[in-house]
Amino acid sequence: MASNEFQPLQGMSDIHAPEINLWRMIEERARTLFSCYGYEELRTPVLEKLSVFKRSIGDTTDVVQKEMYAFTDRGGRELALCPEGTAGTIRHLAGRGEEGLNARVFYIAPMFRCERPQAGRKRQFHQVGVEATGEPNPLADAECIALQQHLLEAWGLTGSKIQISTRGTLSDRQPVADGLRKALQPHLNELCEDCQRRIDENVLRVIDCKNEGCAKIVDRIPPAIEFMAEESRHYLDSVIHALGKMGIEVEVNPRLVRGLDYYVHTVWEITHGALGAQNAIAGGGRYEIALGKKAIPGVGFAMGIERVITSLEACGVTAEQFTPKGGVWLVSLGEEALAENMKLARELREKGIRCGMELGPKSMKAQMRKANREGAEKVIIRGGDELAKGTAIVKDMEEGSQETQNLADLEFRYLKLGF
RNA sequence: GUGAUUGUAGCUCAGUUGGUUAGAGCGCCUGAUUGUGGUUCAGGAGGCCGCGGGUUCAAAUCCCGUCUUUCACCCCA
Repeated sequence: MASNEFQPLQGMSDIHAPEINLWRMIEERARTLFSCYGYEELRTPVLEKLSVFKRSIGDTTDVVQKEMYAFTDRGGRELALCPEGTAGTIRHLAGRGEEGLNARVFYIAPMFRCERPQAGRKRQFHQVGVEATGEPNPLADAECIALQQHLLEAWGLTGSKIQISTRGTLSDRQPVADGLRKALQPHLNELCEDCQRRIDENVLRVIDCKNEGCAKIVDRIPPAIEFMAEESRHYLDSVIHALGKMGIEVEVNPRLVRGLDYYVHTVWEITHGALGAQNAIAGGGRYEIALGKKAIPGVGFAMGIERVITSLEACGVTAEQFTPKGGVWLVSLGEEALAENMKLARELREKGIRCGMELGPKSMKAQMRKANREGAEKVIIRGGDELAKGTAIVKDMEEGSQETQNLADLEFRYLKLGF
């Protein structure tokens, strides 16, 4: 730690024990649940053509313009490390023709964004996400949110909040932008510096500005949804209605803005109070991604694993709870016992019993200490006497009691141990 | 990219106005009669004081640079 010779790059970290056990729990439960909802796993390369992200996330978004690890490779190709999962997933599905237009896939993968690190923001971070393609249907959106909510439950996460809104259709965009600009115009010089710039570049960003002054003005003007077509508003209502049927509560937040270009209709965000300024553990929405002549419609979400972990820890869910422990520890006295225990260890492990032993000549005291540290439930001790008699001492570490047993007895080895 | 902030044993941290061999707690190792853990006691190992340069008789301590940590802006998961 002292020297940064051994440190990973800025904003990146090695994930190791004990935290890794929490990661494994998160991934395992996600895979199980996704399977219940009929999703198949998809693993796309972390490196893609730059154009894959430009065309789907949007050429002018911050993610593409200033956050990507983009570079030219030796062959002069423009490439980028994936900053999110949807673009690559849709690139893959588009290549599958008809099949890709009605698919359900999930991914658990590292993402890369070259930003200044901060609470809940790493340069390499990890997302678990899903994408379901198919004709726009509010029920698909509702099911997607339900799945996400289900997943949080499976992880043991409480205290999160779902906020939902709509971006309307592609044809709603111009009227919304015009409407908002017009409504904001009279207050132009009351807005913060950033918003004065944003009003032309990206009006929607004014809507979710954190500046108090801006927020007050935004509260006074009509919400973006007012400028949308009737059917767009109806779409959102249908989603909320379907969620209500499933007993899922969401908060409609007209000020919720999702930045990526591909979103249409329903957008949502899940936040958690344990997080810092970056308080969203997940985001999702319906999208339409144009690839060539085709536009692929779909709905999906992405959750930041690091942020989920921060939230879980606040809920009292810790890595320690998922750290493997228990099992058997073999204590060997003498070289011959060591060799015999290697054989026994193999047999136990074949039965799926967690089993460990010291491989070097250590004192019995040291071996017992280690057994205790490793959290072994039973210790099997063998030395010269036991080898000669074909027995072993089996000690229960919790009770402290021990007895000599006949090793030749298979029942003793695999059943009486109680594992 | 902007503005703050951090860096001393495996971990958490002390280290006075620059001044001999840089400390503590936890952890680790070894013992406390021959082959028995958790408690206790005794002993021990372990430090490019982030890195590079400068000031000084003397730098962990002051100055500059650099990397890194943490946090906020921005953006997003």
